[in-house]
Amino acid sequence: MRLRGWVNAVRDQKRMQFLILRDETGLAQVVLEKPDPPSELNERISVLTDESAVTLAGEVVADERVRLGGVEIRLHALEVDSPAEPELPVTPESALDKRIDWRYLDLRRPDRRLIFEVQTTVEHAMREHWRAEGFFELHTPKFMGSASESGAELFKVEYFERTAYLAQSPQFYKQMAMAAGFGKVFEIGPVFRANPSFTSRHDTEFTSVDVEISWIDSHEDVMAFEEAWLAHVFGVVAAEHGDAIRETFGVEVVVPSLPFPRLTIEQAKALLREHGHEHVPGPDDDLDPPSERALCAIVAEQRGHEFVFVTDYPTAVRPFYHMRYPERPGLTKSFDLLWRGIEITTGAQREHRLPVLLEQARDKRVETEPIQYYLDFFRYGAPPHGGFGFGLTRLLMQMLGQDNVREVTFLYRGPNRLEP
RNA sequence: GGGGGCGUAGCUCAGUUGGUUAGAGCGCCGGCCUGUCACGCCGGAGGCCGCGGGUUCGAGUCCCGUCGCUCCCGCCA
Repeated sequence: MRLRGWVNAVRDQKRMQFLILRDETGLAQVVLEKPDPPSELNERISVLTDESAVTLAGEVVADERVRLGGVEIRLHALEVDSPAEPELPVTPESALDKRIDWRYLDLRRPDRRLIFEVQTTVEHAMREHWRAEGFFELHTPKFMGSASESGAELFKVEYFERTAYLAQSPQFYKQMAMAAGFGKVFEIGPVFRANPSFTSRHDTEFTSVDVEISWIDSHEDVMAFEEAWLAHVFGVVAAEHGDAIRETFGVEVVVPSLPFPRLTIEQAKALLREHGHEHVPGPDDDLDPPSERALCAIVAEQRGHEFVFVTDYPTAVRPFYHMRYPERPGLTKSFDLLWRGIEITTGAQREHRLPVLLEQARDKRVETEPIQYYLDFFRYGAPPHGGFGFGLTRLLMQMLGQDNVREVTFLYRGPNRLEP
């Protein structure tokens, strides 16, 4: 049989040569006897370097002496497709930054490979659920003519004679799809944030999963969709990769029960105070990362659930387009979803009534002129709608017990990282 | 943007109160080895101790600056 892959190790002895070959499916032992004098094939094995790409032919033979599966390949022929230089610049123990410098070598490891197998399964399961629910897949532009929300966190790029901005969110465009009568939409795509963030969970370009749904009654409908969708995704991942994830990363993929726990942010802060959490943020403040971690720990303890929806954020920490409660105008019909201590989603019902939206824009001192095209969406009959943005890499990081989004990003982009 | 930590061999690290030729494991190169399987044994090469300045008889070690990386906070997904 013919095998193609990488040289994982060579054990070159006096009478016997062993070559451990690694391909996309795993490891296999290749064996060749070495007579005196050695054959030309023997010589070729003697000079093989680890990680060289090779094509070989041989006969598969069962042999109980072989610990690697009780099977080995008696070598007949070997071709070096591309030799690897001796002394690799990185090992699995190398620091993350150095491994990213040599990302393709790092990704040859089976455990790094599993990350992207899981990512593929996750995205496929997401699409399965969307398809079953009648969603449209959207591809919105990443060049924008004006700053959409804050402006401060946008990358400027030259665009012929003018300046364009890289989209930091498909927010406005997926809302346009609502005005277009698309009903339910999703997009998996890149977003760009010009924040100089130096943490384990931020990057300047990342894959965002966005959902928007029409004809909702409140943000509760959006949350109900999201939890059912995630339960499906987790069910598929647990079934397909649960064992491998446990063996490789030592973490359990727990399929969440429905409904997820829900707490208003006010209740969440009260709960934190009850449990003696220090530095609980004030009434107009968002939860800070230590509070989010503590809250998830409390919910896990009390309710046995890894997820928690936090709702009803004050307008001070939400954008102008989040719908407010008519009877409590200081609060928005919004939510975050926390999982295992970190924020993976922000969502809300959007304000679809133009006069109210304009009022809220004024209230938040948002300049309306550059976003006139957005405001126009609401002039000719916009359905009540809402949706959320979801961080794919944060999900994978938590799901696979990784301590940094860079581990689960094919090629990380950060404030000081544009290569490779 | 604010704060903490770290930069010593290809990789991961040790290096005492400042002291003479800067070490280990892995890897690499050479030799030996009857089936290895993290193969084993012997030998060898490999260092602008991130960079610049200062203190000192003497700096990997102390001080200042600088660059890089990293984590936390802010911002968010």
